Amino acid sequence: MDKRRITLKDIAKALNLSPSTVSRAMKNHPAISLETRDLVQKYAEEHKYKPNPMAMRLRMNRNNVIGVIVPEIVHYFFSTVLAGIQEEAERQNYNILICHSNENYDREVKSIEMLLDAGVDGILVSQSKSTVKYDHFQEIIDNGIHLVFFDRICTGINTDKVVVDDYVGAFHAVNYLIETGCNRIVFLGANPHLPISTNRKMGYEDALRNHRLPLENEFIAVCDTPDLVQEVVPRMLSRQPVPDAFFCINDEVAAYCLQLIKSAGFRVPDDISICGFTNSYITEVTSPTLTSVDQHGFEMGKESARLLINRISGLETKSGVVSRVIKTDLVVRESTR
Amino acid sequence: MDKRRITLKDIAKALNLSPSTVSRAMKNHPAISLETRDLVQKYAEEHKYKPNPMAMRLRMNRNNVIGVIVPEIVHYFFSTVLAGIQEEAERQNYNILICHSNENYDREVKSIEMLLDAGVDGILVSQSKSTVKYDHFQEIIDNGIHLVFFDRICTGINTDKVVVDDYVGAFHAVNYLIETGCNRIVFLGANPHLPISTNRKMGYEDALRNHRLPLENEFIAVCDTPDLVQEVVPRMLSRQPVPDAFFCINDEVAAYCLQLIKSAGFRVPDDISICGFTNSYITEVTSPTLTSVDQHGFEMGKESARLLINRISGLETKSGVVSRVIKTDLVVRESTR
DNA sequence: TTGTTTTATGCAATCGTTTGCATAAAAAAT
DNA sequence: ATTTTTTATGCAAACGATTGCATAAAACAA
Repeated sequence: MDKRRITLKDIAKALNLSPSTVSRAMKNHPAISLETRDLVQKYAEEHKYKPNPMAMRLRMNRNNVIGVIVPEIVHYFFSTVLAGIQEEAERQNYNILICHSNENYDREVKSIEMLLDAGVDGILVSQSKSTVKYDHFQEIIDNGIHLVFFDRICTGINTDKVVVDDYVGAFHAVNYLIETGCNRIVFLGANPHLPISTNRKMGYEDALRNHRLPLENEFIAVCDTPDLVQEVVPRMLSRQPVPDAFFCINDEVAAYCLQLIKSAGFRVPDDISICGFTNSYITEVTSPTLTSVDQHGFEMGKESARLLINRISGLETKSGVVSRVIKTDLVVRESTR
Repeated sequence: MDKRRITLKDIAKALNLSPSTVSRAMKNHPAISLETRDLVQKYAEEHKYKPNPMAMRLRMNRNNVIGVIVPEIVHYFFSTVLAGIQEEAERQNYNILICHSNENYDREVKSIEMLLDAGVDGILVSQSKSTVKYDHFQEIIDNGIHLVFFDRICTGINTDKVVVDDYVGAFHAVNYLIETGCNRIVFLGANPHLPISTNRKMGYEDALRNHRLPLENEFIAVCDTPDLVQEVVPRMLSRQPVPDAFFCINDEVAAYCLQLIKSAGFRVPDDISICGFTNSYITEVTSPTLTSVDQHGFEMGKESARLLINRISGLETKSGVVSRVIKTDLVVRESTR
């Protein structure tokens, strides 16, 4: 074992050829005679020649690696996106380097430094909740590295992005809630500087307006973690009249919300409907099961990777910003009427 | 923008020095005068010199990359392990390349090829359920690349591994079930060629034996997916007397099991107790919440990465197989009495 | 002054590929 | 037989960094 991998030079020496000839023979260069070509390729095959990736990358100044930064890895939506990125990257012979910011600005900055140091050809980012400065993103662009945002895009930087149709997704979901008889609908959102949150809020508000329902500020709250649910939801439930629906920023919030509402003595969906966002696997294991908006994370991952790789390879030539939108689908389950 | 990164040669030219001097100055080589050293370092700092990673890797024949193959990415346990691997790798300045086999042998083989082609320094594998041939693993070793298995280890290959204490975890869990009054306990396991399954089964059996309870083959089944739950669990419930506990191979199975049992009219835990394995976040959102065995995936990831990197760097010198065991913890929730 | 040691620097090879250009040999045209 | 064209191959530089060895310049000793 530990037999060192054979190199081009080794083949050249063994066959009494020059490395250049061997190199060309391997890539079917027309100037090489069929005879030599076959000889070289047969030898290479037999000795399991594999080009040295490091040498290749140095020569080509192309790493065939893209970096990905997600807020968290252990997270249904993001891991789904990662799977999509992986699939597309693999198809196009790229490898991916994955970092997670843990929703932390400093880690995000460090991750970007790491990826740049590693020599990635491009970076995909879904920004952390706590990020409000954007120099580190600009740094990527200044280094001549392509940058594509996905889902949690950064409005402060002008670059390609792939987003979910948050507005329409929210609009449809809230519409559905209204049409099934709800009219005091709570929106549990996230930090307002994240477009995913404000866009959904707009969808929510427009759906209400469309049905001439009042917009009440008391029905809107930042509540995107289990902890916040414990704090916010009881407050909502103590209002008179009690809300009759909760539209939540993600499935986890919806699930905890559901628990709390049930243990407060309300029936779901008879008294209160609940709708989540993402359509993760927890929607199937709660009782009642959760209605949710499917974000098609896998598609988003594939699309983001495709866009980035097209930029790298020069296939995507648009000089301005390319913006892709992934459709959503409302998946109705038992937590809504 | 797109200012090409500055190189050693650039610095050399600008300062009228040779590349070798600059290289040495950067690494504080003693043979370089303080004057020159400071001059170079200052210039490098100002012009944000970053060594070219490809050149470095070629020279050093060290990629500082480890490959990871998991059966699935969108999976609580595996994504937790990945997070652990990431943390340790980052700490030691390694990058990770992630592949998923999708529980498919062919993809596993291809993933390994890809990783070898990418020039990784080592590989971490949790094998797919369908893998029964091991040549591709041997191939890794034959190429002189370090290999560490984690969780789903491969008994056919003699190499380092990190596992969870499946036997003890199962033993304690079943013990707990018995001590809380259950004595007709079903074991829903996985494919018997996976040690994680057989080890847990042994723990299950020994716990029963310890309490002089009968081992019944009818209470043991391969049932590790939601689909199989639909098929297997009704069969179990139709037996007389009805089982009074289900010990499941993972939380997903436990959650679907719970649903089915509830809708069959049994009360959980009063009539039937349920215990899962992994302690994923779905344990908190079912009702009742799920008792489960925590596998400490993050720890396992860190430990696996640490072991692999120590092998690569030569820090771990043991000539035989190194085997690490991660402890488990039973987390009691509402689905058991 | 000459010889020896110390100090600081540069040369050139190396890692494994790729590629522009030169060139030898063979084939075709004159 | 000579020139031109074609065909097949090799040389050498390049990618960006590292490192053994040689060496120029300075410092010291005799």
